[in-house]
Amino acid sequence: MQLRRGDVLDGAMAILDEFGLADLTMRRLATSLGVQPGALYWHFPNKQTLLGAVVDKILEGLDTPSDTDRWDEAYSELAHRLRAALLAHRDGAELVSATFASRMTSSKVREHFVAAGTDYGLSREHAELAAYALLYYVLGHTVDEQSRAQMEELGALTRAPISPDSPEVIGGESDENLLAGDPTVRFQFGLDLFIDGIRARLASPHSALHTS
Amino acid sequence: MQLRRGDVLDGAMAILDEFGLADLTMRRLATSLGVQPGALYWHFPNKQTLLGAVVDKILEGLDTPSDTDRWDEAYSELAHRLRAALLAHRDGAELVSATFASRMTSSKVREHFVAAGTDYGLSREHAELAAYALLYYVLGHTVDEQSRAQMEELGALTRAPISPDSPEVIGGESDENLLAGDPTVRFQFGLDLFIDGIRARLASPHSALHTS
DNA sequence: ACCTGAACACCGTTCAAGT
DNA sequence: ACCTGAACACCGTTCAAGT
Repeated sequence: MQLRRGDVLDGAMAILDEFGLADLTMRRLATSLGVQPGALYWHFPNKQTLLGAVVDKILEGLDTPSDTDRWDEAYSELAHRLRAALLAHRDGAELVSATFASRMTSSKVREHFVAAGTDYGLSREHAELAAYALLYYVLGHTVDEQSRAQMEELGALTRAPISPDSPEVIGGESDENLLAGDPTVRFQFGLDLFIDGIRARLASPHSALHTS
Repeated sequence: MQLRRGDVLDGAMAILDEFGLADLTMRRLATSLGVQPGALYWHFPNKQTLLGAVVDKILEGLDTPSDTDRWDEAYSELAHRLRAALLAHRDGAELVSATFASRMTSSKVREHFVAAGTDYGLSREHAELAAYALLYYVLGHTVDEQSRAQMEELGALTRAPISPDSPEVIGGESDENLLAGDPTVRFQFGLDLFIDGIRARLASPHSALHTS
């Protein structure tokens, strides 16, 4: 039976979720679909385009409008939804981040971030710039968060040499303890930094070009 | 005459600047040094480590302390210096960004961003989070800026089909005109967003955990 | 229309063996 | 100590030829 474009996409998502971005190669994908590598190029012109389609799948659902009428809540919700979408797939943040430069310009997600600004008094240009700044933050934070989480998964398997139900070790976290804690709270902190910055811009729009 | 570690590093920087990150392969580097690929593995255990050393070179000089006593100027100067360092090498932003997750935790640059916060009343934890948020922004913005600039270079060679000294075309920039303009000004806008957000945090530290 | 077979031009890394 | 030679196990992409 014939391979359809959707099958290729589903196969790619499956490899991504199970084995990660590094294992998402055209040859491995072909093998998992029981087909020769060249066959994939009938459905997608190249790997870049395939990954773009995967990114669109990861990001789909982000465009349902927020039901709040507060601009700060709209920004916050959008940011949290984007983060959640990235975290929902293995290496999701890294993949979207890597494709971002060439594709996010035409993305719906970007437009929604912009709209959340223009709807509440920001000029088009300032809303664009604020949207990008926020996107950079969300992507950067989430790439970092996800890679740390994956490192910890590996560490959890490598560590625990004595007993799995040993009492909690105290004193081993002096290393990076300040960066521990609920990632969502850490995410929210940077988000609030942005939102407060935008609030200042809305309060006194003419300060935009001053160096702080 | 023998190959030293420094020669390998210099060769890597030369390929990066002349041909870009995609051409910075171990085999190409070996060829440019007149040596077999395996020889590089005597000086560096793997490519990742080599790239890490290249990143350190790109980022060296970032740790000279700022002479200002204003925290906002310290943040701003640090951010501008980081951006300048990234822009000083072809694909510099992309390279540093790619290595960031695994290496910036131990970077001097990160520590300086943190210090710029703690020196002026931010708690250690908040300063850490603010530093990361700002780093994500600078990296994201600069990767974007640099990739756009490189696309334009290609476009400038592909375009201009009639005459190189033709009068300026009007009407062709409706496409993305809002995102044109001085990149430094655009960079400053997002930077000010951050700094104003931090200012709000300094003014009322207890609002940190509220959703804006 | 859709896929195979087979090649092209590459990668990073390892390692016995040379000097 | 430092490097060569040669291999191993991969990549993405193309394209004549098959069905």
